[in-house]
Amino acid sequence: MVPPLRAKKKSTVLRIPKPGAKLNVDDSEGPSSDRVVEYVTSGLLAGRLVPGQRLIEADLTLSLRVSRGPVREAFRRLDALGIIVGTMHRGACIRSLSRSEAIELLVALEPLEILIVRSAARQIASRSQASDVSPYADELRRYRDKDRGLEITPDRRKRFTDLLIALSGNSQLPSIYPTMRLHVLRLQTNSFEVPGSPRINIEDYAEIARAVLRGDEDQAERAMTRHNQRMQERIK
Amino acid sequence: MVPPLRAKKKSTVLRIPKPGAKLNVDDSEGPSSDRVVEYVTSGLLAGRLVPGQRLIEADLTLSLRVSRGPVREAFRRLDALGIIVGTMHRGACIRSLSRSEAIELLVALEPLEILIVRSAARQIASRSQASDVSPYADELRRYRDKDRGLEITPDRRKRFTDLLIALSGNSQLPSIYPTMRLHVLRLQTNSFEVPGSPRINIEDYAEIARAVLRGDEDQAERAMTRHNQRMQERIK
DNA sequence: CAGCTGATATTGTGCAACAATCATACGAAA
DNA sequence: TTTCGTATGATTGTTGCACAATATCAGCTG
Repeated sequence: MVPPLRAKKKSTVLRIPKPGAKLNVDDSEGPSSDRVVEYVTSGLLAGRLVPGQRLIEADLTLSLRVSRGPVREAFRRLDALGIIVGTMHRGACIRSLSRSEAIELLVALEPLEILIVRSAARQIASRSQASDVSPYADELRRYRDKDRGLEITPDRRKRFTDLLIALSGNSQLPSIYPTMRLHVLRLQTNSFEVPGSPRINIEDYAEIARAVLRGDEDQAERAMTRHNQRMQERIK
Repeated sequence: MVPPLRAKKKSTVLRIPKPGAKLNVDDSEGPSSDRVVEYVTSGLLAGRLVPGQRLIEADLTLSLRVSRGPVREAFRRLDALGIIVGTMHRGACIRSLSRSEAIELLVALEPLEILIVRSAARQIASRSQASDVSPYADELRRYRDKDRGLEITPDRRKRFTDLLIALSGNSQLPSIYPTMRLHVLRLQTNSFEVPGSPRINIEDYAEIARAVLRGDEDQAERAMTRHNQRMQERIK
C-alpha cells in the first residue's frame, strides 16, 4: 500500500485580514466555477449560446464577476464533458455536431438508453413500493399522463432522463450518460429542427413512461428505440 | 443568431521581456495540466496511486514543477472523467469503487462494448481493405495471435479497446467510452485481483479479436459478453 | 497576388496573497 | 472520564497581476 504522500510543513504566518479581498460578496452558492458551467450549459439550452460560438475567458470574467481561475477550471470540465472544444492557444468554442456526428451520437446513446429503461422498468416491477422509487415513479406518471403544466422545456427533457436513470438504480449511470446528454438536448431543441416535432417528443415520453411504469421491459425498450429512431430521422 | 460576444479592447502596453519568467524550461510537450493528468492516470494504472488516496495540490506542484493553476485544472478534468472525487474544501482523492459499484459499472459498460465490437466487426466485413481500417486490423491481429511481445500491461488493455473503438468508425464513441475506462482497467489489474486471472484476459482478447477480424458480429458480441461476465465474476 | 512582418488579441503559466473551510488537538466543563 | 467548545494548523477556493507563447489578422513589399 502506498502511503499518502504529504507536502512538507510550511511555517505559518500571522493571519491578519487585509482590505481588498474577497469578503464573500458572492451572490449565490458554492464553487465559483459552477456558476460558469451553469452559465454555459443553461445558455446552450436556452439558445443564448449557439454551437460554434467562441467563449472568451475575459468575457466570462467580466460578465460573471469571477476571475480567470474558475473560468478556466469550468472550461476544462465542460471540455471533458464534450460540451465545448478547446484548442491550444485558441480558446474554446461550443461544440457543434455535424449531421453525421449527431447520428453517430444517437447510435452510441441508444444501447445506454435501452439499458436505462430496462433497468427502470425492472425496478418498478420488483420493488415499486420501495420508498426510494415511489417518488420518482410519481413524477414519471406526470409524463405518462401528459400532465398539463409539464411544458416541454429543455429542463423537462433533461429531467425525464434523470428520472429514468434514478429509477434504474444503477449508481454508475449518472456518471456515464449525462456526459453528452446536453448535445442530445440541443438536438431536440435547436439545430436540425423540424416544425411540429415537439408533439412527437411529448408522445414519445408518455409512451416510454407508460411502459416503464407497467414494469414491461420489452415494451419500454421498444418505445425507447422508436424514440431514438424518430430522433435520427428528424436529423437526416 | 447570437453574435459572438467579445471583450472590450484594452490598451496595450509595451512588451519588454523581464527576468524571472517561464522561459519554456518545460521538460516535455504541450499543456502543463496534461502532465498532471498523465501523472495521475499513469500512476493509477501503475499502482503508484491507489483508490482512496488523497491528492494534495501542493504535492503535485512540487513534484511536477507546475503551479496550482494547471494542477487545479487537471483535477477538474479528472473529476469530470470520474477518476477522482473532489469535495469542497477537502480536496480530491482517487475514486474508489465498492464491489457493487464495480459490478454496476461493468453492467453499464456492457451495452456500449457490444456496440463497439459489432460496429468494428461490421466495418471489417464491409470495408476491410480501406486504408483507414487496415492498420488497425493489423494491430488487432497481434492480439488474436497472442503475439509474444504483447505483454498484457495496462497500456495494452487500454490499447485493445482503443483499437476496437477506432475500428468501429463511430466518431462519438471515443468521447463516450473512455470516460470511465480507467476504472475498468484498474479493476483488471489492482483491486479484487484473483490469482491466475491474467491468462483469462489474454484469451478473452484473442477470442474477441478473432470474431471481429472475421467480421462476425454475433460471435463478437458473444465473446465480448462472455468477457464482461468473467470480469463480473472475478469481482463477486 | 504570394509571402513576410509586425501589431494585437487571447490563452497558458507562474506567483503571491488572502478567505473559507476542514481537521485535529487541546483544554475546560459536566 | 467523557464531551464539547475552541484554538490551531493545513488545505482548498479565489483573486489579481505579470509575463510568455501562440494564433490571427492587417498591412507592406516584391
